[in-house]
Amino acid sequence: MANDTKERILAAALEMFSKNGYAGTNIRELSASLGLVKSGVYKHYESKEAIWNALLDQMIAYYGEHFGSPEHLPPVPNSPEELTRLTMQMVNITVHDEKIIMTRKVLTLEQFRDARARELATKHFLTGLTDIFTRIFTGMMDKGLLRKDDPRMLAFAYTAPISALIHLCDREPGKTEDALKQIEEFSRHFIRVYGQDGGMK
Amino acid sequence: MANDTKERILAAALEMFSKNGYAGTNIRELSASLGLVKSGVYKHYESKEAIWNALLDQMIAYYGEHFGSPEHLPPVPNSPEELTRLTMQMVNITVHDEKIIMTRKVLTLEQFRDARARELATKHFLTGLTDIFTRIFTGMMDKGLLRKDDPRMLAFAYTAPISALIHLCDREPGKTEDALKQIEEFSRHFIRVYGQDGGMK
DNA sequence: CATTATAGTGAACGAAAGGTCACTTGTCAA
DNA sequence: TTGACAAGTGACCTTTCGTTCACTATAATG
Repeated sequence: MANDTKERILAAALEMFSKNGYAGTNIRELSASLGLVKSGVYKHYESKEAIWNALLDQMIAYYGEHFGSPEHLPPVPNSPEELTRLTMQMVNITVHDEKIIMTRKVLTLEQFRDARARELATKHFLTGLTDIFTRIFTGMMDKGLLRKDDPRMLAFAYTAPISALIHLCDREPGKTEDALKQIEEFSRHFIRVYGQDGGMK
Repeated sequence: MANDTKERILAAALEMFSKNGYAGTNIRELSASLGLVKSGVYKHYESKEAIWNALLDQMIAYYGEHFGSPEHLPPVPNSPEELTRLTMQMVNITVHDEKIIMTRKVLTLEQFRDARARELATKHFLTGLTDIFTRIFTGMMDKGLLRKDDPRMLAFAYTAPISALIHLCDREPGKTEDALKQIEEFSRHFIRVYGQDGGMK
C-alpha cells in the first residue's frame, strides 16, 4: 500500500508539474487530487524537491529502459515505405500517450532550472532520436535502401523536423492531425531525396 | 523618466521570467534588481500579470517589426556558399543576442500556460523560420541554385534542424560552439543534397 | 510662489506557500 | 491479545507572496 501511494504521488506530480511547472505546483492541490491531505504526502516524501527528484529518477530510468538499450531498437525497415510506416507508428504513440506527452512538457518547462532535466531533455529531443535513426539508416544503407552518406547527418536531418512537429503537437494539441500528416509527407519527401536513386526524377 | 522605469521593469521582467518562469518570479527580486522597493513597481504596473501582458505585447510587436514584414527579409543568396554564410550570420546573432535568447526561453517556459505565448512560440520556433526560407528558396530555385521542389518543404527541412540546435544552445550554452559547427555542416550537407546537381557525387 | 501630478518609500495586510507535529486508525507479527 | 509500525489527519508554524496605502521628495505647471 505504501508503495502504491508513493507511485500515485509521482503520477500526480507528473501531471501537475507538466501543467503548471515545478514552481507553479503546490502540495495542497497535489495531495487533494489524490484524496489526501497535504501532510499525508510528507509521510512518503520529505519535501517538494524530494518528489521532484524521485520523479526525475523515474523518468531517467524509464528512458534508459525504453530508449537507452539497443535491444529495444525498432527493426531496420525493408523498404522505403516501411520507414514511413515505422516512423508514423512511433510518432503516433509519442503524440497520443499522455504520460509521454507530460514527460516532454516537464522536461521543456524545467530544462533551464535543473541539470538532470536539461540532460534528459537533450536526449529526448535531439540526441536520442538521432542515435536511434543513425542505426536504422546505417542498416538501410547496408540493404541498399538509402544512398551512401553520413548516417548520423541523415538521422539528424530526418528526426529534427519530426521532433519540431511533435513539439507543435504538445503546444497546440488541436493541430495534432495536421502535424501527423505533415510528418508523413516529410517522411516521403525524405525518402524521395535520400533514396537509392538519389532523388532524381 | 516614467517611461524609462516602465521599460526597465519590462527588461528586468524578461530577464527573470526567462530564468525562473512566471510563477517562479517574485516582484521583490524584480524591483530589487532595479534598485527599487517592490511597491515602486506598482506605480507603473498594476499587477504582476499586467507586467507579463505588457512584456508579451512588446515581444509580439518586436517580432512583427523584425520578422513579420517582408521588407526585413534577407536577400536571396547568389550562390550555395552564400546561403551557408547568410544562415550562419542569422544564427550567430540569434544564439548570442541575450535579449533574443531570453525571449525564446520565456516562450518555451510559458507556451503551455498563455495562449499568446503559445502562438508566438509557434511562429518563433517553426512557422516564422519556414516562411522566411520558403521565400529564400523560391528565389534560389528561380536563380537555378536549387533544384525544383516544393520550396516550403525544403524550408521546413532546412530550418527545423537548425532550430533544434538553437534550442540546444539555449539549453546548454556550453555547447554553443559545437552546435554552430554542426549547423554549418548541416547547411553544406543540405546544399550538397538539394543543389542543382541533385546531390550526385 | 503655490499647486499639483509623479516617482518612490516603508510599513502593513491577507492569502497561500512549504513544512512540522501530536494524534488516530488500521494491519500484521509475536 | 498486545505491541509496533506505517498511513493518514487536522491544527499550527513560519515564510514568502502579491498587493495596498499613507506618506515624502521632486520637478514641472499655473
